[in-house]
Amino acid sequence: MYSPDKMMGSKGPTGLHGPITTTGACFPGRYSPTYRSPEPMGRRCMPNPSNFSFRGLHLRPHRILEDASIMCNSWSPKYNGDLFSGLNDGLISRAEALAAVDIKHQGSGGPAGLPQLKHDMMYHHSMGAPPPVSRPQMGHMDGLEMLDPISTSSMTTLTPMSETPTHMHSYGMNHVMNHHHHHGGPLSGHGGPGHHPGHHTGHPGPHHPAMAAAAAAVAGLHPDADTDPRELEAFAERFKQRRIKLGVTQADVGKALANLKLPGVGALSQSTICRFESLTLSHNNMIALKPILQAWLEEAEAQAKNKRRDPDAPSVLPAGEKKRKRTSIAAPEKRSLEAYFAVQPRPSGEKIAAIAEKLDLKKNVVRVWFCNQRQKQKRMKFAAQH
DNA sequence: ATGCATGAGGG
DNA sequence: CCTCATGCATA
Repeated sequence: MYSPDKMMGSKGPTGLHGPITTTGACFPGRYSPTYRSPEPMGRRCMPNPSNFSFRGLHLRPHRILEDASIMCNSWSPKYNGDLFSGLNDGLISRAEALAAVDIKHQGSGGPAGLPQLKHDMMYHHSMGAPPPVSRPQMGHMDGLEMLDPISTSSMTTLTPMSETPTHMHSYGMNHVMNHHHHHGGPLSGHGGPGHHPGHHTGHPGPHHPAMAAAAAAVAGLHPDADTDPRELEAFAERFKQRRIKLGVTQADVGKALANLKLPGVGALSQSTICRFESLTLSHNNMIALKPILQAWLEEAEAQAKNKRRDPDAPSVLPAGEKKRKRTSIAAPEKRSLEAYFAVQPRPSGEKIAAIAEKLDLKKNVVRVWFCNQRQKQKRMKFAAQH
């Protein structure tokens, strides 16, 4: 099943040195190789070929909670206290303390448990799942509690011409998903958005394959087969297996995709292929990608059978591109953010600013962190119920 | 494999 | 500003 067993990961070594560290130089978004235009894309994906590392399987060590006392977090010394109404050290500390307590109660210490749930377990306020977490009942934390929305491949060159006419629906994958984030939409059980005021806790929604299928059918979409989490999971595994057998890396697959010349389908990154295989994409995303990867797999195996190799053009790496910098949030700050998130997953801009100030992080960094955290939470929730 | 980031599309 | 798909950079 979608085992969200690895949602949280490593913390950088930099964690010990400062709140934030960055590498590389800043740069605008000018090179943006990300197009999501409905159209194909001449997206050139020329990333580092030396990037993957698949040894057997998921042997990744899970991070074990550092025991550093959260109460001892070092807040930015420069904070004065009342720049932001509604936030103050006391409240924040309490929020963190609560979160910390909850985390510890989750049995995070038990390596045998579900390490990945150490976080999402805290957020289940919108699900039927038993929220082990007590909503902080601090009666008057004006800011935080008031407004919660709820309360080397040889295969790099696939023949450009071939188009296995099999059955690859070629719909623009980039936009098959609904943009109405708040309704599950016809696309089936995309984990219920946590913010439905009065939602399904009591009745059956498209939570079961059958229900999803039905919903899909009603909506005019084909039933289960393609949307069933089981099927997706099975496919992802087969895909990986066969890919490895072909001796193709995730990055190779991504690039080769463009050679399939499927309408609306361009190259993808190693990241995306990896996420597909590990089921760490949204359900909708998985559904959209499946037919495409399936098409590639079939084509690749067909070519492998014909033993036709072909020297490809050595890709020239355009030297001198600016590197995007990647912020690294240190462990203590991250814990604080997680604590906030547990209390309020969707802080207002002002709160974000306040939090950023406290943690001595850029506001945008904090905002993005919350965005990413929400995406992550969503995936975990979905996975959890399947 | 995953953390932080970008950008399209929608409000 | 959000969500969502996706990518670069990096552990």
